[in-house]
Amino acid sequence: MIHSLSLTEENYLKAIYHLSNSGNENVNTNALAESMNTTPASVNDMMKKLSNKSLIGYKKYKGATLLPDGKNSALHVIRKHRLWEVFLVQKLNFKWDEVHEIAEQLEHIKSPILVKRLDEFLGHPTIDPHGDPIPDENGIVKEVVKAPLSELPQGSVGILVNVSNDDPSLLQHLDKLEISLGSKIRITERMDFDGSISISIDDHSTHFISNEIAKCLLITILD
Amino acid sequence: MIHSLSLTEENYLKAIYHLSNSGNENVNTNALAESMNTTPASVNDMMKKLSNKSLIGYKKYKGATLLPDGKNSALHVIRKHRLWEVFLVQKLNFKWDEVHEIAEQLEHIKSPILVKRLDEFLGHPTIDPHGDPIPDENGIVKEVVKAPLSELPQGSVGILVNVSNDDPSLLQHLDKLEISLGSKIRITERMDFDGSISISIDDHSTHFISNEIAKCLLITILD
DNA sequence: ATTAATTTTTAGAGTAATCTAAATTATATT
DNA sequence: AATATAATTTAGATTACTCTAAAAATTAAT
Repeated sequence: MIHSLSLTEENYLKAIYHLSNSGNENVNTNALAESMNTTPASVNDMMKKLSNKSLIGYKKYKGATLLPDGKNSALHVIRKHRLWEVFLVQKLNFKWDEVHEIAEQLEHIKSPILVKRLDEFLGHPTIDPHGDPIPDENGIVKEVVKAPLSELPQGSVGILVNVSNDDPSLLQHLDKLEISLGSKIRITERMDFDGSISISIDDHSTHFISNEIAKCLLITILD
Repeated sequence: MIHSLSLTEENYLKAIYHLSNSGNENVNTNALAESMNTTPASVNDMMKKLSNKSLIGYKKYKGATLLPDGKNSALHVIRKHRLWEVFLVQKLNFKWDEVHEIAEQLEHIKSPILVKRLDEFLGHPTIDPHGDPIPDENGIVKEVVKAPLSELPQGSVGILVNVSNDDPSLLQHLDKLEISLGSKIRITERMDFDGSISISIDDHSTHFISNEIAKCLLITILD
């Protein structure tokens, strides 16, 4: 790869990675424009550029896919993002809903030795504060099996490993209910009418949550 | 000022600050070009821009001076730079000569709350690993005095910030005495006869060193 | 299978930062 | 004070990224 990537290029690669991981193999121009808060025209320009650098595969009107070098770069940026999030939460006492914007900046710091030292300092964490896996130094991600709480039957028990929505009002609500990553959640009752459910948290407090919220809570199922 | 500064603008302001602190009040185009590794023409363009934003005072052929807003911005960037250097050395075990390049990147992260939390995490340090003062949150700098240990009176206390000699036998000797950069050194006794002195290191071990060695040890004076 | 709607691409232009080369102003020398 | 030297500024271009508006290709609908 030789040539170091610009901040913008890194952000495009990251967006392509996330979009192709959550749906279609080929990432289309409009989706990318929306996720990056820019115009389809700008996306198109960048697709040509990344394609010329062999970071993505791109055919006119057919969307983009990450090539090995591009995927590797994306994963390295994601690794840095998630390591910094762990730092911010564990060492600087940020809440898990406050760290994303700052990590978006820190992820672009270029220094392999810094990443290595940070990783050591944090004790080689494997998941970030949102429960997402941290790619290792070779870009290998250990995917976790997750399901939204909304899709599990009554009686299910599991660990909250991810909140698939960054909306601060949601995250703050969960904080108020004392629901956090690592919480043990049991579905005690399920309303078929609207999909709302009753859950117990860590075997003590009990709350009612809407189907919309349940959809955002990804659970690793126990038993 | 409202409008947030670009990375480049911040670097120019920082360079003007450093140059006007080490010599002439008015910083001239060529000096700035040299210190920023760019051309006088580029500097000239930026001077117009910063001048239009009332960050610097600038008259044709007369050089630049920082105006209050510009100085404040420069000091805030320098504060971040030095706080990150402390972090890198104290928490991530970098050597003091390895941190500059990384801090040059970290200093541009924009998040007031991050600076506040980092400062707390580090215990509100007042000098960086090179012995330079860290401006406070209002941009106030407590200037420090650096002097060779050989020139200080009995009773002086300070931090070792530089060793002005590369001779391996000196460095090995210092290693053996467990004197390293950042060590707190107190002059407990001074021999007028040959200029040799007795020092305590980090308030425990005590050693005798010659005037020749003392000349090589540059100290930031505390109190 | 045409037409309509959507998506994607091109064309042309703007902004920030940079450069080289030439022109201008200031300073130093005789 | 005139001239040589050095510093500074302007002019004109370049690169990276972005945009709007219009054209082209694809997909969906009748």
